[in-house]
Amino acid sequence: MQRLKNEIKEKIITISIAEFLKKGFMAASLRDIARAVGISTGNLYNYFPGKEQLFYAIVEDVKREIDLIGNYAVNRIFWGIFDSDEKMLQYIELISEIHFNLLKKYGREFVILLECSKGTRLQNFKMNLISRTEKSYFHIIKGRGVLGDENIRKYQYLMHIISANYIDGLVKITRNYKSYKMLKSDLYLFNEYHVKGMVTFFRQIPSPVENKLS
Amino acid sequence: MQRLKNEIKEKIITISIAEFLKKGFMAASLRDIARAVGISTGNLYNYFPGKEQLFYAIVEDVKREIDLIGNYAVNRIFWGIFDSDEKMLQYIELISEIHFNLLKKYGREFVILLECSKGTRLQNFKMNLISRTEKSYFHIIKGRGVLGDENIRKYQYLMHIISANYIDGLVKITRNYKSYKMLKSDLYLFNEYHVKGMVTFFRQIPSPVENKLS
Amino acid sequence: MQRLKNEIKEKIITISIAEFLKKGFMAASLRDIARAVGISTGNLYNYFPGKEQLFYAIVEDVKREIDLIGNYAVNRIFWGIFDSDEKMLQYIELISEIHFNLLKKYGREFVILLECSKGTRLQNFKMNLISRTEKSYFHIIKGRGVLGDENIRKYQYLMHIISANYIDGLVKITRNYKSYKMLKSDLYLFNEYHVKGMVTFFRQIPSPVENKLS
Amino acid sequence: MQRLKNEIKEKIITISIAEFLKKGFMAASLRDIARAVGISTGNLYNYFPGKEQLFYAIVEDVKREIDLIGNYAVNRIFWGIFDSDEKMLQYIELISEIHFNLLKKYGREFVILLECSKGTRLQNFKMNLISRTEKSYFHIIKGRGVLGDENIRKYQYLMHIISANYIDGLVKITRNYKSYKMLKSDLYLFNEYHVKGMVTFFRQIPSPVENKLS
DNA sequence: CATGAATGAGTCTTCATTCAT
DNA sequence: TATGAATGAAGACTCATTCAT
Repeated sequence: MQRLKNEIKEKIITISIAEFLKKGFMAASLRDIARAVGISTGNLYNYFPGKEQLFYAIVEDVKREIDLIGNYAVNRIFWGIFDSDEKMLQYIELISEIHFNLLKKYGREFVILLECSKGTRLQNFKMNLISRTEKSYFHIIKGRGVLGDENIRKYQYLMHIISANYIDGLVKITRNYKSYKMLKSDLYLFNEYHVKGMVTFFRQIPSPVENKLS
Repeated sequence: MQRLKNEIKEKIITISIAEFLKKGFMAASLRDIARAVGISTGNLYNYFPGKEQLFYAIVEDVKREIDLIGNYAVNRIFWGIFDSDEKMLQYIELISEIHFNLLKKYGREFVILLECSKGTRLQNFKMNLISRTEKSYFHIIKGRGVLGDENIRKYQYLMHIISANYIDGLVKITRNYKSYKMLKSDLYLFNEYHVKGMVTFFRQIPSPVENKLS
Repeated sequence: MQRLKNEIKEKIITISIAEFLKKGFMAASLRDIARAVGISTGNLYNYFPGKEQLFYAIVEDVKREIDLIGNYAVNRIFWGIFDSDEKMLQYIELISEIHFNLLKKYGREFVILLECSKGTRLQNFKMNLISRTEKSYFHIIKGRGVLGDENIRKYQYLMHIISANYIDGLVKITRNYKSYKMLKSDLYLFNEYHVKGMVTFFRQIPSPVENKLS
Repeated sequence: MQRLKNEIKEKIITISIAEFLKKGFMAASLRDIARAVGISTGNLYNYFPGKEQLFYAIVEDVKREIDLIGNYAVNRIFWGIFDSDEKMLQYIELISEIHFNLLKKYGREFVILLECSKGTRLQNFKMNLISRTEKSYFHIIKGRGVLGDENIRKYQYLMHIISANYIDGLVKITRNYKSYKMLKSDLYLFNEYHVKGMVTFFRQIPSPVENKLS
């Protein structure tokens, strides 16, 4: 009995993942999911007390992991990306590895949590994640002391957009990858693009040599 | 009971824009819109023949403009961004100006068209726009002849992600700006980030002529 | 002003006739009619106080004429159709002529009244017309005294069905005719079929005097 | 609250039959049906996936049977109706029997299929049935070779009307019968009327040479 | 006369959830 | 556990009719 139950529970999860990915939380229908699983609508409620809880069940693991990464030791290296190209490359390598491990395991759940959660208590998760990322980035840049006070808002907002871009890129790569090798390679390249981009961009920020913004 | 037709028509548009922005096309409900406008659901159909047509009415102008920009003279300069920093800065300036003019006028409509059109005939518009952008970008980079054949897919895909990032950035900036000044400044900075990022990144791609980061 | 009014009134009638014929009373929509006429829905109510009254306006003339024919002198000849072939042919000729004149003038209205009136106060008109026809037919046949008492219901009901057939035939011919010549010819043939059919059929009913088929 | 599924399903069918008969497919309302059954509108969709499918469920059996009869052995005898009175009577008997068996079982469904299907995929079924019947009739009559070429259209159209009359007669008898005995007797008489009518009518078509059925 | 905005009830249909069995 | 019948509210949309202008 217990064996059977888990089998079904996992099938529900699997099929729900597909449905949420395809249609998003609101447009996905429990009826269709139950039908695809091969059980009755009523029975679905023996496994999950409701639509939203089913969503959380799918998404809670990846959410936990992401929250963990937030506090991660990565930061140690991160703070050094401006110091030398070696540190920068080291960071790119490290962050790519971390993302690879996360997304290899929780790719679809990650996408669902970030892109298909409208209508859910977690619909702000992406926003929060972006904020956290943005803060890290901005912190280090501000720390370099090259930003004039009057431009702080401007650059902070830029970091916000770039952080959002960064997250969106991860999502996009995750949605489309065909093999782990491809996933790894694409993640690396993408991280390379953004980290190098940031470093070069903020190295040349107003400094002894005067630059002007239009 | 009888107010001026235009007054109400505009109120419908205004409120629909807010609803579509908040909930997306599918989840937005004509009932709620009508209630918010203060008219009966039936009456709404005296102004727009259906939900989808209401959507198009909101979005058609910005769509037309975007399609126009696609064929724009910008391209002339665009092709030179790798040639000199002057050309690059010129391009940044130009593209920022164009986006500013478009989004100052059609900001919310732009966001709706790109982000809230699922369920609509135009749901692929964003994808197509990204593809167009991606193709432009990739064309010029490939033209530089520095990409080894074995890496073409990788870089093409990177350009795809970056193009998506680029579009998403525009959307995000448009969603949040508080004043035209802020909009202009944010657009410029964002364009600067991405164009410079691309140029530096692809300058240093392993190639006969050795390039350096920064 | 008065001139204008009639022009529109007639256009409403003409287009309503087409709509009622195509869709029937219930499914026809005043909105569509008004649109086709080129006036506003509201204005339609200046000409006719409602959907049903519009229907009556179309149909009242033909209804009156039909009610008149019911009491017509035809009956004199009709009663003789069993007496001689001359009388029978005379009747066929006469009745065809009468129908021709009626339907030439009121063909579409006739069809609407009989076939497209469901939902209307006149929805029973066809039934009543059939009943009247049936009674005439049955009267003369019963008058011949050849029906055994025990079969009366049976033959009365047959006359009912045949009367319905007869009416339906008129409707069908009217719906489809392409020219007056064709209308006349088809009506004659159809009357010939039914009158001859009835005469032969009831001549041979088992009776004191033995009758033969043909 | 939970009654047996079949009990309700049959109640739905029964009441739908009554509604379709009374109002036709389009004007019949699922709300009214559900209310009459004593269930919620939503629940109706647990039994039938839609209005049209409910219609088909009612009508599919009789449709199948009718299509079968079309290819039936009756035709053998049919072709002989002009040869001798015995063959003619035999045919009347046979065809009455067949109709009796069909309509005893599927009377109301037959009427619905033929008369209440406007708005349905099967709305042309009656027309097609008439065409088939008409073709059979006309074939045999033309085969007798007594029709002058110039009259072919006229007689063909007459056969069309008579076929329609024939079908309509069946419908009418079916709508009204009170007992199987009455149904049988009325069908026989009606068939007798039409077959004899046709035979006499086309025997006496003016023709120089006496013709035989090929 | 004419307009067309406005209404309210009605159309079919879908859905998450509950509950008797 | 499992079923699937049942519900009620919501979805988009239509329509005859009224009425201020």
